Amino acid sequence: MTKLSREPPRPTSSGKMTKRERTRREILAAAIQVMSERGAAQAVVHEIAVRANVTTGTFYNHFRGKAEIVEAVAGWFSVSMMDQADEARAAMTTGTERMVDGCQRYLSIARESPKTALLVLELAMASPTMLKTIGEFVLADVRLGVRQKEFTIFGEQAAVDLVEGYVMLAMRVIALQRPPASYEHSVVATILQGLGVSSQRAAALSGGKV
Amino acid sequence: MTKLSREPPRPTSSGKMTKRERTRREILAAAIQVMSERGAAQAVVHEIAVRANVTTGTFYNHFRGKAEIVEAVAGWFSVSMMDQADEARAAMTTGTERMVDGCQRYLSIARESPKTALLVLELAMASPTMLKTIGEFVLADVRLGVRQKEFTIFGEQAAVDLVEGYVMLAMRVIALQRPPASYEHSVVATILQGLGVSSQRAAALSGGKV
Amino acid sequence: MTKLSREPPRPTSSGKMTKRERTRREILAAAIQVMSERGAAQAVVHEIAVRANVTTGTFYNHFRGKAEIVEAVAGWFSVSMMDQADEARAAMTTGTERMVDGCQRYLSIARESPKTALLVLELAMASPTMLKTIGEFVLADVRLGVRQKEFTIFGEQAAVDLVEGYVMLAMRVIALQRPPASYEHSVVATILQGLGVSSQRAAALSGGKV
Amino acid sequence: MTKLSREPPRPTSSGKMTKRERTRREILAAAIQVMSERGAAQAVVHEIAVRANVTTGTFYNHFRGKAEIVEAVAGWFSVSMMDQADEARAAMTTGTERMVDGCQRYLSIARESPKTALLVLELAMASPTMLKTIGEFVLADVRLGVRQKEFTIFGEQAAVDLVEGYVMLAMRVIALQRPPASYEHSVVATILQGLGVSSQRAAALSGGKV
DNA sequence: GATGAATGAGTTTTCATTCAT
DNA sequence: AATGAATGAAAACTCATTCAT
Repeated sequence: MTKLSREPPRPTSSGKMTKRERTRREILAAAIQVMSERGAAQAVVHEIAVRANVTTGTFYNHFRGKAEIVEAVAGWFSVSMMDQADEARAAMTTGTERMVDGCQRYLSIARESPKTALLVLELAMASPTMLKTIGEFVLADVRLGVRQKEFTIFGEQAAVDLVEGYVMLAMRVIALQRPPASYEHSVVATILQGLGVSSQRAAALSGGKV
Repeated sequence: MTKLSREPPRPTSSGKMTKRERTRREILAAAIQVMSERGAAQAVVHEIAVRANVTTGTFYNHFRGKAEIVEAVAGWFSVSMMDQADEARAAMTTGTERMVDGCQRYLSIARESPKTALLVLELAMASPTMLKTIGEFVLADVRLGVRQKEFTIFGEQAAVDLVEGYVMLAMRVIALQRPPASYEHSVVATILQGLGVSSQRAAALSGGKV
Repeated sequence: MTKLSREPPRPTSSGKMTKRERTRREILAAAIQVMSERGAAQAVVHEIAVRANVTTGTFYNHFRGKAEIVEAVAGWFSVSMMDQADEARAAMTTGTERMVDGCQRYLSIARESPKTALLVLELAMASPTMLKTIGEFVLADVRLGVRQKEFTIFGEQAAVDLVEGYVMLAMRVIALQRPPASYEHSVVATILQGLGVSSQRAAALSGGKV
Repeated sequence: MTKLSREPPRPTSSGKMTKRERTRREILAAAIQVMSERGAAQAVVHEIAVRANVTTGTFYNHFRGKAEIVEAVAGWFSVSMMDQADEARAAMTTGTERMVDGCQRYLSIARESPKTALLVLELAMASPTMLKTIGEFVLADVRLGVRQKEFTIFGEQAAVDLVEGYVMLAMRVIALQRPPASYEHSVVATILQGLGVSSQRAAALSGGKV
């Protein structure tokens, strides 16, 4: 379902890219690959360069250092995951609906690409930006749900953190332990319940038997 | 409130310790210190040894390598945090009560010793054991609450992961962003609600205004 | 007093410069800037190019490599410092007078532009040309003074080296330690004495109380 | 005459050295070798280590980095050159005599070991300590000469800088241009004259025909 | 002549681990 | 059991220089 395209795509407008831009993308793609395999902390600049068919020197022409490529990868994931979501969610009008969709998207990354999911988790812990970016989307949905009287919460930050913290651990569990598919539904139902949705509605809306 | 004893003593039964055992403890204590300051990944074996007043050689007489000391520290935290909790919680008989207490303990570590909290989080992500150990305690409380009809959950694993994942992120937020003290209460209330406790009861039981 | 013009202009005869020549000057000017800031050894070709508003490629169209730009900067300083001196010194007829003026000029560079002075010193040590060029001027003054029976020396090379060696260290001292202004006078008087001028005359001619 | 022993000797008291101390000396000796060949700035840590029959790791166990070994070499030269001088000069009682001896020592290093001399010069420019250390000895002799009414100077710092600056350039000239041996005498005579000794006495005391 | 992306060898530095004493 | 000197494999980063366009 949720698919994280393997390379950093989007020629934006459409057509041409400068050579510089093209190289940058190749390095970014290579970095995502290597980091998925070894983890961001263990990723070695030299290997990223080789994978991108480029020398280390070129790498440093495009990124100031390792920290910067990590940030870039984190940024790419933030944007890329949101972009895809945004299209599909244009039609969704209730906070609940959007929340369910958002959580499921993240959980299915873990189901479909465990390595990628673990990388996202590592990046989220390392780069402050990522959680913040995602948190803004979550917050929007939380507010929508509250306005629609579907959610009863004890503070916006606490609500957002519930979603982020829980989903992250659930992703980890899915990636590492491969629980049965029903796990995702239980998680979503639990989140809804945590946001003040009644048990029955939560179960019903979570999209599966729990 | 929750206090993490600074050194890892506990002569267990009571009496004497062999010299070997004593040295081991000193190394462990030093490791906790250094890791709290720099993080587990950045901790340098040599510095741990120096802090423990031993040589690197001695370090390797006691621990097979860095991975092992990290595991040891993780293990010590798991046990130590539970030990303290256990005493205080002997008198608590409802799942809700125990759950509230447990969560608050962890959150107050973050409030009182941010560095330590961040270390615990790092260890939890790195060492599979830690989450498992803690999870067992959480699971016990969850089951108790369910039996007592206080909790309505969508699966035991989902419930445990809610608690663990959420509390971990909340610890991070507390350690890094120092939100007002009411944050902890909101978190606890949200957890209870996620476990199926009614909004009113959750607010009341969480021990503060939310 | 002594002013080192900031940019390396001098259209020589007067009129037009080819674009090539103009670019070369801009690079040279940029090189002087960068080297003054970081020192010649630490100056980075890329930064020189950027400062000159050209690309590295262009840099290499004008200079064979880093060694050559260093030489060029050294050469520019040699010529530029002498040029200015020459005008002012046209009227000076005694060796002593000229010697005093020459030394003061160099010392005041250190007083007014410590960074520039340190660069000149670095270049003088690195590029054999510079000391030789300056040495010829010094030698002329020494010979003049000897012919006029004002100097009593023990060999021309020894006399020239006295002036060059001493002035260079004095420049360094001035640039780095900022001694009181009387230091320059003491230095000049000492040089004169070293060239055989009597103590009284040396003090009087050095242009200040010593 | 002046001989700079090739290795960093002096077991100080006499007998044993710890292994650590022995290794340190070997690294220091290797560093002196390599720096003499390539210059201090061009010396590569790895080569120093290899030359000392040690790995780079060991190098870094003994010196914090390249800057520190440069300082150590500078320090060794300062001490070593002074040590030798001190013995020989115990019997010298006049400032003039001591000054002549001191200058000749340095000049003969350049004559006998040009590479070493150039290294000393590089170190003197790079490490502030070296000139300061040597300057103290020079100052002592200057003061002695002044007290004995042999020197007439225009300030102590100016006098010391005359000696240091001039001798350094003379060393360079000797090392690079190999002038006839009489050059050294001319230099010494010029220095004495610069310190206020009469031309005749200067010539006589400088120890050779000038 | 200018561009500027790419090169890649070179250098410093770090640290977990070993092992002879 | 302890010592602590030595190891050596990594790894990040720099920068003078080249060359296709």
